[in-house]
Amino acid sequence: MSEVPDVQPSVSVGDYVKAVWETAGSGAASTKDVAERLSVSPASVSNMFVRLQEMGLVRHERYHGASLTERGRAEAMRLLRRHRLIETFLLEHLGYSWQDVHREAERLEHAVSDDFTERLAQYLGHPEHDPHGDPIPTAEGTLEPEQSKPLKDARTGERVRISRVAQGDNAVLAYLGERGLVPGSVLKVREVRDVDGVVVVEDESGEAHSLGEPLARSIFVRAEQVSRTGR
Amino acid sequence: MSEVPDVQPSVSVGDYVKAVWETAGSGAASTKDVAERLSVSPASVSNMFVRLQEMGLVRHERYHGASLTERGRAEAMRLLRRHRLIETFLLEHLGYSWQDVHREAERLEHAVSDDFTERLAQYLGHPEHDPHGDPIPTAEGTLEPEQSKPLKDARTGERVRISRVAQGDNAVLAYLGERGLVPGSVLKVREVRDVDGVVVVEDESGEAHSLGEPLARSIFVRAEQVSRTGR
DNA sequence: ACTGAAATTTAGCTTCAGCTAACATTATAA
DNA sequence: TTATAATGTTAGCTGAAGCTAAATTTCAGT
Repeated sequence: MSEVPDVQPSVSVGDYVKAVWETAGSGAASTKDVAERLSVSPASVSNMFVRLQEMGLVRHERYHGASLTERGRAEAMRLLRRHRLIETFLLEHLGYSWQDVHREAERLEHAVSDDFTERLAQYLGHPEHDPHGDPIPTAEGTLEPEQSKPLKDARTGERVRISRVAQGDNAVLAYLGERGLVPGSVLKVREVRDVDGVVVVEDESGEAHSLGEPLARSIFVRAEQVSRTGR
Repeated sequence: MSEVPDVQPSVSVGDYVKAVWETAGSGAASTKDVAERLSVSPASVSNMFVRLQEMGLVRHERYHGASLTERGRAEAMRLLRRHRLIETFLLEHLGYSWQDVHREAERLEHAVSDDFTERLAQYLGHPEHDPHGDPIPTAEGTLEPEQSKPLKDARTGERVRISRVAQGDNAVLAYLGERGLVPGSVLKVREVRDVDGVVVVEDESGEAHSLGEPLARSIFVRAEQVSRTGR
């Protein structure tokens, strides 16, 4: 099947806005970081920043990155809502694996209408969190503050639930998948070693895992309540 | 919501292939007809025909239209399968109205992967017909012969079920919708007048409707079995 | 404060899918 | 059969969104 490859879609305005939102912690997103996230040359990002500025989506100070305007933020929330609702559907109803879901959602979020999005939300029962536990912005653009943090910032003794793993390296995903370290699994933090950044965790079966600094940075967790609520 | 309009997607290779399939009854599709269907200039179609020929999707004889090659036909079936599966989902699960469904499916069918399509098919229980009663091509590209015909070709006395209404005129859709003449409704053909092309039908409540020639051409029906099977 | 490295921007080019206007061919109908 | 209408093609342009290479600005370490 699929003899004729679907034209690989070029990155759109929405992608840039989302990338700026994801990259700019609470400040400006750099040309380089956005370029990397979108797999595009820095020159292209530089060009796009001035276009986004004209559209009123970002504020751009030459040589100092771009940050979202209010309109830009609203647009980012709109896309994030789509994305997380679609991910929810793919995981819960179509049986997607956790590795594949992000890719497919990324493709779909450009095609669906707002009407589709709201109908999907209704179909899913207006979830407030996606299956990773990350909050879904409301239709009005309100986003509950993200409660996840990198595993390396966890405290010894804390019980945490993996909410997501930074995408990127497929080998890493496979490695973690094999060990059952996937979103949703609950871990107890045994040790956070400042000296080398290694984090030692214990999974639900009592098995211990030693995770080097790069891994401990890629794994995002939320503190796990003893009684689960708000899902 | 939706402050930033999503870039209106330009027509892709797939659209052309589908348009050729839809317009070429069993022969060649004309430049003009394809242009109309895609809302694009004849010149653009002319250009695209040579590109499609290079890609091996159509055979194109200058000044005499284009017809699909085997590869082209397979590609059209792949898209038609996507389209009808998506329509089924939108109608049956998201509560889309019959007017809106085609539009949304058209947007989505460009974004979804084959993987998504097959997972959706499974989710829907591998339907062989869409909610209009039109056959869904198999994953291998086999299409059951279409059983619908324009209402104007119905025979007096025949019982038929509306399978679809040619899209295009929104006023027509509204007019028919008001009278309950929507896909799925069953009609009895009272009279087909050759002289002026008017068709008189009777709906399930016994109400009679007189439909002029343009309408009788736009409404597609399938002969209705007394015992419904194969859905 | 200076210098080299890193990041950013600009200039100029490419491809895609569209367009209009001009030209060519085919079809119709007197 | 021949003129006119309809249809189809070509030429040349536009606007996205990308790229590389060259120029500019900022940053970091001596």
